[in-house]
Amino acid sequence: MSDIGVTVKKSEDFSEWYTEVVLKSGMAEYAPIKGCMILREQSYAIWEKIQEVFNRKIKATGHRNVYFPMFIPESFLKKEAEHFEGFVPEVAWVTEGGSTKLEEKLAIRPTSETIIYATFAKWIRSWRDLPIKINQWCNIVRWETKATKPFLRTREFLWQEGHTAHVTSEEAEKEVMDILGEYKDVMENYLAIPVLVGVKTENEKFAGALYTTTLEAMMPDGKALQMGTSHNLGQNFAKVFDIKFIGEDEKEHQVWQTSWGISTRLIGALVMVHGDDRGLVVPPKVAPVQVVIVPITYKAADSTAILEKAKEILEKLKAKCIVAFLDDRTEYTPGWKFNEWELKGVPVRIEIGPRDLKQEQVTLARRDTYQKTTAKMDEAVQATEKLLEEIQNNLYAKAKTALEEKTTTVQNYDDFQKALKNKGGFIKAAWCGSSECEEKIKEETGATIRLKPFEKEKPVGTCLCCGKESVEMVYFAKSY
RNA sequence: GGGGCUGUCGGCUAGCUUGGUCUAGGCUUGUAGACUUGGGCUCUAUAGACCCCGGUUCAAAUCCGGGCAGCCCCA
Repeated sequence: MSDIGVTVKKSEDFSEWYTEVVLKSGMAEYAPIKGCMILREQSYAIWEKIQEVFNRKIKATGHRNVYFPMFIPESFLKKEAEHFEGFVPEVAWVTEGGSTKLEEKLAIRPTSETIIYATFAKWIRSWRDLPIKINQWCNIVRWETKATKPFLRTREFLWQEGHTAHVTSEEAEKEVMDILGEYKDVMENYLAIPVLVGVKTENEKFAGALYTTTLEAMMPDGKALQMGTSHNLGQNFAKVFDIKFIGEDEKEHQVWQTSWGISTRLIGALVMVHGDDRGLVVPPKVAPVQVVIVPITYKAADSTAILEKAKEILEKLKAKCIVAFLDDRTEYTPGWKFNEWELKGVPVRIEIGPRDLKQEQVTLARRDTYQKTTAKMDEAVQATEKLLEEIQNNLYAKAKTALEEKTTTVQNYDDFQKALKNKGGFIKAAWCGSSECEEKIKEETGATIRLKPFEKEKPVGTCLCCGKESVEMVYFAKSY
């Protein structure tokens, strides 16, 4: 075993495993700037898949894509006080252009609410201009000072940010929930990552929002990962940016707004959740290559016939819109190729060798279980389609089980600390609703309230921390 | 926010404690060729490195300081 592949087990050294998989599978490369990374072909292709899926969804519901500048004047950022306080610690500033010092320094967008809403104020005059529903795919910068990790925490990352303005509060509320539903679909049905959905606490909400809804996933090391957020901004920004319109009632009103985003962080989650000791495992629906065909040719055997068959199957797969790749490189042995494609996480491998040719069959190997089966040559495409679907479902099912196994319900602080220490994961407990208790638990254990679930349960017992009457069950976890 | 560890060919590493035969060794990879091909074959030839800046010294990969970058732990 050389060092080409992953050298540690996922279960033994998770952190090292993650780094190796991300680098060796061709997903990412460290950039020469601290906390910055290069998204390589493998990961960018997955990002494009996510874009494709999400674009289709939001366009179907009347959203349109735009692009705003990456520079935000300081005065804009300062307008909404809570927003500014929340973001200023990690804003990167441009203070010079060429050799001239700028009169007003420019923030490199940590998020675009302010510059977009300053523009909304110009666009919106009457209720007939509403709703406005726009989205942009862009990079953003948040100047992390330490603890960076590829995909999960980098100073620059890619995301989409949606911004909407509505006539009524109800409409904005609906938008927040609709988007949350679309996010859930992307995560569960495409990335095969189950998520919990709910509302953030006051402490954890987006700076400047009325409330923040969130989707949270569980990683194999017991830490939660925020996968996406959808905010109801209420009229907070409308007030400071003076976004008003004449309503049907001929009176002046302020708009109700939402904003929402998912980022390349999702790719990190995908690596962590599905990867194994051999490397990446990419769910078929977002796999840049879904099927790789490895011909096994011997000098003695009829390699021409084998290659012809391989090409024939390749064409048939393509006709069915399956992304397939024929690895006919002669400089590597089949065994070498098997390992390489497994490292890269391709869901299905089709092998065609002399034995298969003789029996008019192909050998199918699935990435998630390593199981090998054979299929008759003329049923190969059908069998592949079925296998891709099975893998997609199996990955989700496995992740779902893992999530459930990593969720504990506790009734007192002692059990809480034990559970957190022994296995991590989500810990469901009763909470009184006070920020003081939330803060105290965070300081003492490092765990935060990840969400207040939409699916309300009767609180069991009193508040975990203060012992006073509890108002609801919430999910705690350590998080990335 | 606090603490700790690390940096040598593309990758993994030896050398560092005790400065000097280091003209920096090995494995892997790259390139060319031969041979092989159903799970990372084998052989031959060839290419390739002391993170950066400064200091100590006759002499620095090795010691010291700073910077840059990566990693881990704690809150």
